[in-house]
Amino acid sequence: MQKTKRKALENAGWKVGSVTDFLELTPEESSLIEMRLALSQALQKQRKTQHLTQVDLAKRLGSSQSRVAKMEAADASVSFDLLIRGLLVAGANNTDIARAIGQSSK
Amino acid sequence: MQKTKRKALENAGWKVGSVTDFLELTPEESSLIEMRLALSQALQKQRKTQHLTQVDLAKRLGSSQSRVAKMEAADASVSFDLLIRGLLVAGANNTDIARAIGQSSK
DNA sequence: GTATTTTATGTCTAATATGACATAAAATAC
DNA sequence: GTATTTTATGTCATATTAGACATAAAATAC
Repeated sequence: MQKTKRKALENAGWKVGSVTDFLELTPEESSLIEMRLALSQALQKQRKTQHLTQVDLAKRLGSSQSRVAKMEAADASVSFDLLIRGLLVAGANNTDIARAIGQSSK
Repeated sequence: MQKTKRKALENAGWKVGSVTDFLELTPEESSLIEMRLALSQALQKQRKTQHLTQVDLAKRLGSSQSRVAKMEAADASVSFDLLIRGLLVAGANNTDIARAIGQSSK
């Protein structure tokens, strides 16, 4: 696991303090966390390439800037549903989303 | 859109009675629904290739048979999170999930 | 056929996710 | 530098989702 990825997870409040901590996670749990991280990163990237602020994206989503921030931080209070909706309103398509999830295993 | 897909959606309670109904959906809404449908179908397929009953899968998920049925029916009360967790405990991996989502645009 | 297993549907309460708001922190412009 | 914009974090009420249960319906075995 990459250092950058690890830091992002720690900041988001996931239990990833150390590699041994990670071993307490079931494969399913790790997969889920990694997918969420991949989607949150894809979201930020997509938003930026579209030159949108978090406020802009929030408006499109019918949500708030703070929630968009949490989405991009892969906060534990953010669901897959919201991440995917975020990506879609940011202009991503199914293929983009599939690609992001595919990336999550690397 | 394929007939089989359409029927599956109607049965799940989505507003897909006709093509014009579909036109009332935003692109985001259609994408979301199609992705969910793709995942629910992938779930059933995966469960069956593993020779698991809905009860078996429910046990692994810490859930109930009725909810698994709803997952496979792409019921509106089922989240992406639950579908993805279902796929994972049924033995699918990130790539499988990515592939299912990628299929959803076709 | 009918007994048995498996899947589907409806509904309820508890758990979780959400938008909103306040406010802090960081980044950018000037 | 500091004013302005953008992003981050914490909290709360409301809304949505989940597991559970009852029960019906379908499928499979015999």
